[in-house]
Amino acid sequence: MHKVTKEHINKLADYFWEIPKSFREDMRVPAQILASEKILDDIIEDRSLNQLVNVATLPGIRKAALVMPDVHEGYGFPIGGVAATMHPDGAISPGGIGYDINCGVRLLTSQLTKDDIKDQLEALSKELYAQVPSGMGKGGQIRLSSEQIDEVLRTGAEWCVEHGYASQEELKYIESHGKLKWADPSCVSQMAKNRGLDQLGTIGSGNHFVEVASVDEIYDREAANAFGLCENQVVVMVHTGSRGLGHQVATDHIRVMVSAMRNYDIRLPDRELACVPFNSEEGKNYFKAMCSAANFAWCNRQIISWEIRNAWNTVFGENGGQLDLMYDVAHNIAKVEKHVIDGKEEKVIVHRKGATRSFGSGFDELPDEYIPIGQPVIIPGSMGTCSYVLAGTIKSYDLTFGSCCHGAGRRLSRRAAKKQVNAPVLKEQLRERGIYIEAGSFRGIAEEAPIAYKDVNSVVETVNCSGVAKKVAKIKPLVVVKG
DNA sequence: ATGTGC
Repeated sequence: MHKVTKEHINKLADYFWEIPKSFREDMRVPAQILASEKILDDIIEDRSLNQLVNVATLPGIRKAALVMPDVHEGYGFPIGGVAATMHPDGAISPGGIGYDINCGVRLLTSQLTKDDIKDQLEALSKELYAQVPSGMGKGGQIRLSSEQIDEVLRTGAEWCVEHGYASQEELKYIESHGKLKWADPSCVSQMAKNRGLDQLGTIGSGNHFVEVASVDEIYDREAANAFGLCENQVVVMVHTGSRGLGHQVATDHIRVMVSAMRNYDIRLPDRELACVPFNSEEGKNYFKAMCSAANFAWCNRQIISWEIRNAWNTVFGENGGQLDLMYDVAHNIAKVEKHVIDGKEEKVIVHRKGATRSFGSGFDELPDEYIPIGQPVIIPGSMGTCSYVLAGTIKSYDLTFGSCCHGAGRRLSRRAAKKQVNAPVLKEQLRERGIYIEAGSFRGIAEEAPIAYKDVNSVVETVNCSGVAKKVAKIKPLVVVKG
């Protein structure tokens, strides 16, 4: 199979490119790329665009297989990919969602400014590290019974309201209100449940983190006001997912699908794209399990917020004010949504893997004050660089099935990063720039070094200029806690 | 991403 090169790519518009269906005879739809010229030059080097072409062969795929500017290689599908398949008989593919089901980001807003907390950054970093368990395989303080894990899987963030970890009010500041109703714990294996029993309220490792940051620049005053953001304000960002439970759900169902595929006469260029029809027995079981794992992840991020609030109160006491949930987005998930294709509304299964939903104004799932603006889109940069808050747009429905990028996107493998980076030196350099890192291992710091990632500014510039989301605010890190 | 690798 031939590699994608620049000659195969047509320019459709500024920041928008296409590999036509004619590139390979097994493509069912074209492959489209959201990128600046420079980002396109970078990503053409690796296999991510070949993976994108593979995605374009999925049974029932509609309109186009897409990647966002933070694209990089992933399991089967590229990370930063979007694929919408026909409902109900098109494919559902766990590889199009990712092993970390409902990996996502939330942002909490405080009533403090960066000046208010400048002398307590070290204390805050230590307290957050103490209160929020992190690291591979790490458990937390909460031990669920087998009845309780089923409740968590069924009800997601709602479980937190009943158990004092959330207010009823804040649930509407979570994508899908923190619960997918198709969840069915009977489709989640005992092993997956066991792995989740003590993992609520833990961030894990890799690129997961808790970050305290301050608002550095506002681009859209009206949207910033609606989201509750202002200059120099301190905010807290959380990036994590469904931990070992979600990973086990993916593992279990990929195994089932790989062997079930032959019954549906599905042939694919890469076995990592394993999929079955959404309305098949295996497809329905996976979707119900995926929804359960997504609910677990929302519950997890909510309990982490409770831990952060406890740390906040310990460090700042009565001067700390409150931490309000601005929004919580998923970026590894599949959703059944309606989109207009060829002028007609269709129900599709939108796979977003390392891609954030970016629905525009008028979307009535949002809290009232966000409806005129569009949904918040939270884009973390790499460790020690800036991050962005954007707002979704109507235009994203036309271009990307209402989707946007999810981060800076890796440019170096973990291996390559470890070779190039001296973690203790990097930690010291960040400290000199006023950023306090608290991490369980130097390895994690090396793998997540800024050099291992694309420049988040140009990734965000791409989504902003192409119109799939609009910039609202930039935030700069003060404290980072990771595994 | 992940009780880290067919």
